[in-house]
Amino acid sequence: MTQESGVNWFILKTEPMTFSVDDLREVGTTPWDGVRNFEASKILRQHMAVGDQVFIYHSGRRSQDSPAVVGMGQVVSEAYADPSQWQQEAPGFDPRSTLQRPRWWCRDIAYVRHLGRPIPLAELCRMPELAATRLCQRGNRLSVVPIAASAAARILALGAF
DNA sequence: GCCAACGTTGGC
DNA sequence: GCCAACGTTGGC
Repeated sequence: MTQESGVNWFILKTEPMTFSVDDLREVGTTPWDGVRNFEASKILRQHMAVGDQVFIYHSGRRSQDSPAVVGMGQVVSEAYADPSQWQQEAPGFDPRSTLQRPRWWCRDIAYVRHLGRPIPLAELCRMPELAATRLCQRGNRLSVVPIAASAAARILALGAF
């Protein structure tokens, strides 16, 4: 990363029916596992670092709420092999993963706080700083989205009470 | 529920 | 290495 500030920012997508920001608050810290997209996994493994900040995003799938950024978290572990890739019962089971050569990675994410209000995708993407992010590109499926500090600042401004 | 867009797989 | 088929994502 070329930024001098040191702290990088990301948006982590999750389906609230499966795991919501409220769930994250309840458990405090969770392995952010189940990422099964090579690019997202690579970002998580190679571009994240302990101390980086993340926004929690609820995707709209199977939910009546509009998709929105709802809270903040923090990266609190180095990357490690996602155990669910070896669990036959898990949805993310991958028979091609070996112990010597894992295919998928995760990191522990700690709850920081809810935003003052959910910021809907439509509102986010009206902001020039965010319209340029992959979150706002049509058809985008990346579940770990790097964002610039300026974009993060915009979300924080919108999310203040 | 619909369906466009996407990433991955697998046949060739 | 190509690319069609497939399964999944995700906004609406």
